[in-house]
Amino acid sequence: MAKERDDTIASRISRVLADRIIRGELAPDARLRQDHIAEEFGTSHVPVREAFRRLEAQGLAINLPRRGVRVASFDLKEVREVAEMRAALEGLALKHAAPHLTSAILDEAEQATRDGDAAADVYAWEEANRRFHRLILAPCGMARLLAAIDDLHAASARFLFSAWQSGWEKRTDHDHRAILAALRQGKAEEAAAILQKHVQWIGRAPVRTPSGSTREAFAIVG
Amino acid sequence: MAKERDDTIASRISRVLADRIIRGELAPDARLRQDHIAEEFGTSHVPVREAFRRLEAQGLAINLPRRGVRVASFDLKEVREVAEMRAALEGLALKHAAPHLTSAILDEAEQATRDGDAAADVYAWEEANRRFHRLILAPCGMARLLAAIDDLHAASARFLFSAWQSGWEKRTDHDHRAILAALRQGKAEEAAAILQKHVQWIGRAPVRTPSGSTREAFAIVG
DNA sequence: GACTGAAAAATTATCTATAATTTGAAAAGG
DNA sequence: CCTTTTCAAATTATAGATAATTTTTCAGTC
Repeated sequence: MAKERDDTIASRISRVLADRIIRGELAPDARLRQDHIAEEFGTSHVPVREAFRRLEAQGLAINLPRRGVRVASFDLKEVREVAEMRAALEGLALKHAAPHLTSAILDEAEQATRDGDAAADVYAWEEANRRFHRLILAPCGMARLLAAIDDLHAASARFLFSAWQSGWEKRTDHDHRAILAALRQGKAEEAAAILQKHVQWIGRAPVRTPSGSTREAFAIVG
Repeated sequence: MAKERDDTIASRISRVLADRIIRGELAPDARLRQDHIAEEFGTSHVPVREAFRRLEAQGLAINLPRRGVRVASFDLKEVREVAEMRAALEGLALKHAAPHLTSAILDEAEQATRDGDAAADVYAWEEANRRFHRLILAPCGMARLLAAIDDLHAASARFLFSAWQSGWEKRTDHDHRAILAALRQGKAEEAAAILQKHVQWIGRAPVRTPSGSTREAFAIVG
């Protein structure tokens, strides 16, 4: 039986909570009450507190000592910030990954692009998009860089799900195809340049506010 | 009385341990035993475990479930990785900070450069160097970006202290002065380009190994 | 003498209990 | 009626206790 011993309760809790925050099930500024969560997971609050420290480090929650932990809020400024950080770091990663890319990997990445184009909802699209980026970047073999990029993708996904609560429309991702074409021709610098533009593309979507009116929401769509 | 209520025991412990790891008082792979540390700080091990999660996120420690926490080890590859990440992120930060830089800030940064040149040991140099970088980058106002850069500076400092255990020699930092000159002339792109080269400069130093022989160590010197 | 394996010691992960602080609601006053 | 004060309930932060696991020790064997 696959004993899940590489997994502490704390890490499991932090993964589940991160997922809820990203999907918007836990709204910005919502309080995370440690013994409520402990009760839900059937544990004491000690591992819950450890999970909180992890979420804090990922930028998904903020801790106000003695006043509790809240889901981090965000604004357009932070969306832009994450987009620019992704551009800088993914560009770097791609330059290092390019020499190690095989046509098998590029084929997989093309499949991820097709999956994204065919995605019926925003969740499926995000999964395929993230898969594409990971496939072409992972061969850089830079663990710290990839971990930083993963955290930025989590933030990106949160912005995206917050903006596109509903009404996802299919579209063909020309950027991904241009990146793959450049990589197949060995033009790493060109591919990196397209990627950097690509991840800075910020889309707009109308969102219904709790009060019933609509406002515009912004998210990274690459 | 300055009540230190914004400070949990966990955050204090994580700061002290981070400092020890950075200064090399805790060697790579050294075990961090939770109740030994708890006893030292006169606390229970609960806040110690929370501090561990923070150190993990900063890349200063690694956790092997049920087997304890160890000081993260590192190699030349990671030194290069951190240098490249710093180049990418500090370049980005400087482009955004440039429009907000005042001559007062640049004067302070010049003082930091002089302090670095005059530093008698590697610890004083590192402090002045970090101060220089923070001064010219902080006005970008991008909290997440600055936090990421801070963590990279912590890693850089660790590499540096590990390589230059002794034998620091004073030198004049021409890069810092060139960056300031470019910024004073409003040439932000040029300043960013120099900065990006600057932080990728990896120095070499002979280090005595525990066995008595010498090997070369590498560190970021910018 | 090196290797194996069982028992002991140390250590981690978690739970239960307690003290301290904050939040929220009800009562008192302007 | 709104503001302030007071007090109870909820919540956080930490301590102390316990179970489970790993590491170390040390004797026995090849």
